[in-house]
Amino acid sequence: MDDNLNLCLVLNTRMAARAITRRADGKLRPFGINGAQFNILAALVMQQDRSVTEMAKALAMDRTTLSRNLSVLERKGLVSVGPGENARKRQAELTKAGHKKFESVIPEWRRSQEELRQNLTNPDFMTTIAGLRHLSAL
Amino acid sequence: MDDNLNLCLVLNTRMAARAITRRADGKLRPFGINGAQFNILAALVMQQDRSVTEMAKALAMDRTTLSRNLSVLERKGLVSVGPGENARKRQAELTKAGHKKFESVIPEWRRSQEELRQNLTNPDFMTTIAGLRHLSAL
DNA sequence: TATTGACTCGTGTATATGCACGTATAGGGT
DNA sequence: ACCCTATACGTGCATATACACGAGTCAATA
Repeated sequence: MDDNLNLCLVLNTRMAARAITRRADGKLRPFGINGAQFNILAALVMQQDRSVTEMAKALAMDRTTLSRNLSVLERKGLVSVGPGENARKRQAELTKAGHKKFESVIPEWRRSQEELRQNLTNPDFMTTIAGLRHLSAL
Repeated sequence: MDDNLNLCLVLNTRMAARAITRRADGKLRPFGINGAQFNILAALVMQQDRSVTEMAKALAMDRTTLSRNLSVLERKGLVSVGPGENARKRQAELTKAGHKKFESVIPEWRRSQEELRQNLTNPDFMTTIAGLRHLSAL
């Protein structure tokens, strides 16, 4: 009916997410974590003192999703979730093993990121990132 | 450690996918389907005579994922999966109800798509799509 | 202080995603 | 006809995702 369905932003964004997630998961498999988990570790490295809800908002993620993802990382011994400022809030932080894991992955992350940067032209890397950020802010 | 973690393409792509998926799911809820399901219906409208594997490849999706997603649509009565050219291949096609559902959603899809097109500047809509397609092709 | 409304979180349920593994068929080459 | 490899598919498992619902907590105010 409508050929412009190929321009559907939902379709294209989800396809991109599947593709890059598969790629990342493959590269991370030897480390025992996946891309989603690496993203959470990175978020914790960059900012520790946030409640689960605040952290979820920063990741454009549902609160309950992050909560369960943190449980997985807790089971792996990479993250520790405890009480926050008051009795409601809960905070996550990296364990020593979590820090080590994260550091061990960084070189591979750098390689992968650089490879993507090289491959992206028209639009280039930064333009693509800008587009993704607009979408995240919906 | 590394502030450039904010430029992680995996993080940004996944965030975008979550955000736009939530948005689409919300708009589609009254219709009884979600964004992922709409994408599959659209793929079937545009090209019927493909095996599950071929269709999955076109959607940058794992074969088994598409297979299960088709089952959900089959249960909803929107899709019918049957044998293909030979005894191995299987093919999906829209049922009459599937066609009706798809047509009924198109106006809302148009509105939503147009709204996104308006909102996207720097980079604009087509540039963003181009970036997403590069990522999908990984 | 008691109450009310806003906030924070966990659990149940359904779907989406992909890998590992096994089964079945198709198409050659012997 | 027989095997062998490539192809196509389904199932089991683990994780990711989000909504609906309910429980516990905080803070303001009546």
